[in-house]
Amino acid sequence: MVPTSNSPLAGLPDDVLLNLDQQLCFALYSASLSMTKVYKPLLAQLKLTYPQYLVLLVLWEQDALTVNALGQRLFLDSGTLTPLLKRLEKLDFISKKRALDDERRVIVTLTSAGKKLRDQALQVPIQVSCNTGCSLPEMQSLHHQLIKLRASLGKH
Amino acid sequence: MVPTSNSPLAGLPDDVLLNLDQQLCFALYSASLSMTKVYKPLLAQLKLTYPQYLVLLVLWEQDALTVNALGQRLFLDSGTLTPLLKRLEKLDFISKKRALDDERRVIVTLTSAGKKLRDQALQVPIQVSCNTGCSLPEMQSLHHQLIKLRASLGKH
DNA sequence: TAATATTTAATTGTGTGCAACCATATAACC
DNA sequence: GGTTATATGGTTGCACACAATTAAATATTA
Repeated sequence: MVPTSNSPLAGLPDDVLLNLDQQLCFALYSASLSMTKVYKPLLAQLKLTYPQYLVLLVLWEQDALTVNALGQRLFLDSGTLTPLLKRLEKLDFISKKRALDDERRVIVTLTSAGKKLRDQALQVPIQVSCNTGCSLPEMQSLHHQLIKLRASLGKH
Repeated sequence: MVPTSNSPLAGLPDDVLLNLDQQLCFALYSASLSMTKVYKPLLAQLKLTYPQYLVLLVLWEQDALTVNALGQRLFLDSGTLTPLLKRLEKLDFISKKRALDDERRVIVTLTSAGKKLRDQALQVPIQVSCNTGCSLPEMQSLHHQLIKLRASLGKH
């Protein structure tokens, strides 16, 4: 249990503390779900779900990563990634093989179809940015604050 | 397909467009998951999951709502809420009954145990706010931007 | 009033997200 | 060499999220 005397919320009345529309967590949660809903139809054209798209973003930057390395980059664990990677493999966007030097590790590699998909994916962030209702500086400000928040939350 | 000539991202180079660490969507997604992870152990003490907690926040504000009304408030649909509400009913935090005037509607009502839980829940946002690493003005700024973003995304 | 449309919740199926546990492989130590 | 500890990925079980469909009740209209 953390001491709560230095809470930014200390002293606020009960009805404010538990008011849904004043919860940062809910604004975050519902905005994230709304964002995924905007991506969904765009990614469906590439036969991808949103988390699958994130995996490919990582691999397009750096190919041939272990499951663990992917998980660290995306803040996801193997229980999430293993079935997701199976589906990407079935779609022939990635392939998996054991590392030669350490057979516990599974190396995930893009197939040629997976590499080619990047060209189509370029349109996705462009399309989405038109739906955010934010200017570039607004997006950058929000982005910066979210990364700071994620870092703070991740320490606990 | 939306015209993309007025995209805030128009003209940016490929490697920036698809760079994971520059995606607002990923900052949002990963920050939201991090937030849920902070709530998880606190809510476990109340035998609640995070979405169940959100449902109770709504009911503590206004009791006796239909499934549809809960869904509108939380941006969730009945496919999510129906099984969730069953679990809350099994925990004896809510009860369900058909509306007398329109038997299609299911009215969700807090039980006495559900009402009592609010006292314990008051500590949850206090605890969490200590982990955000944000001051109250920072939290409010972020909160405001997220709600604006959610509204823009929801229109599409 | 009978037929049709609409509203509402439940159901089903797919795909995450994650904790807990397990199996295996490597490393470290004696 | 043999024992133990650690690292890594897989498996299982539970709980969302949501699209698509179904079923039932109500409202509307011909």
